[in-house]
Amino acid sequence: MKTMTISKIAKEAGVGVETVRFYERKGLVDQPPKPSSGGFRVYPIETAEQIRFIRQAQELGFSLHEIKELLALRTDPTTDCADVREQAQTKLDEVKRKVAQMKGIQTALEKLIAACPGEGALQVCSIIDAIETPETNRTEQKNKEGEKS
Amino acid sequence: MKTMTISKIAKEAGVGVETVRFYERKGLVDQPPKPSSGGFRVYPIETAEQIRFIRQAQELGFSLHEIKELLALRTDPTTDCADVREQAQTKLDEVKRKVAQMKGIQTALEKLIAACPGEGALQVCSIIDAIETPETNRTEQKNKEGEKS
DNA sequence: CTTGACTCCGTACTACAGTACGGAGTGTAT
DNA sequence: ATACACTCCGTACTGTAGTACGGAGTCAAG
Repeated sequence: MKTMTISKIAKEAGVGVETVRFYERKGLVDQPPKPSSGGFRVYPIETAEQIRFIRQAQELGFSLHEIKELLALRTDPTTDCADVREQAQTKLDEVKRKVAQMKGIQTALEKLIAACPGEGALQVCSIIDAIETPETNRTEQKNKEGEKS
Repeated sequence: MKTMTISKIAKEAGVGVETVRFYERKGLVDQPPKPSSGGFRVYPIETAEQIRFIRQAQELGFSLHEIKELLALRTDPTTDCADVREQAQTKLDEVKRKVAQMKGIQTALEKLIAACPGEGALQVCSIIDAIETPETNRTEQKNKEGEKS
């Protein structure tokens, strides 16, 4: 394995060089120091792993900010376990909430598809209507309005 | 029912006036013409319905662009139900995949918390490993590099 | 008939997540 | 030893989804 330059890492991780730099700027990945001997920065392979993790987590609906926190849990052997544990618990709650939400969406979509005849004119297609009049997922409704008609 | 002005519509739909205008600019809702007699635009109540549809669809994970397409399908009498169904199915697949991965993270966090004795230093948190190694999603790997080691 | 609330419209700004650019420095293959 | 590819770094630009602002016009109540 050759000296891992930023472009090698980027390729390994399936992102562009600029994206790697962007994550560095955002503090999501460490920027290795420039060799005192001069020349280009040398990256540990783990950086590529880490970037893949970031992309995965993003797809799961985590923001870069949240991912940073997630990564902090890992990069924190110095802190007392209790702290890490607490953060992990917070994240866990968050994740559970997200899973629940996702499942709600999944169910909603499944219902829509099941109710759809599969072909025919849109008049009878229930998907649109179902989204329009969703009795099924009246989960949150921020109606703080006072009927000021 | 009073003359529906933009703020009434916005309130009806649970969004801000600026958001209604934004959707108008984006072509997601029609802007009614200014009355020839002068004065303010009068909105049909359906506009509020439509905006609620937009927000619902957003919660289902559709982007405004996708929603615009959905809306176009709806107003196109030649649309076959299957078209709509297909889009929903695509989203469903996406959501299902995400739920599965999310659960991976959930498990990882649960393990981490369980493994944490409550205090003391923490060696390893394999949150990264939790989604880093899933055989399930080695889907795209744009390795067109020719082993340029 | 004046005041205050609301409309209209354009422009500008925000946050997020990148992507692109350009010039100077550096590494390496031929 | 020179060309070419790549790095480094800052700045600027992109797209998405809004949110805010400010001035001019309009409406409705007192």
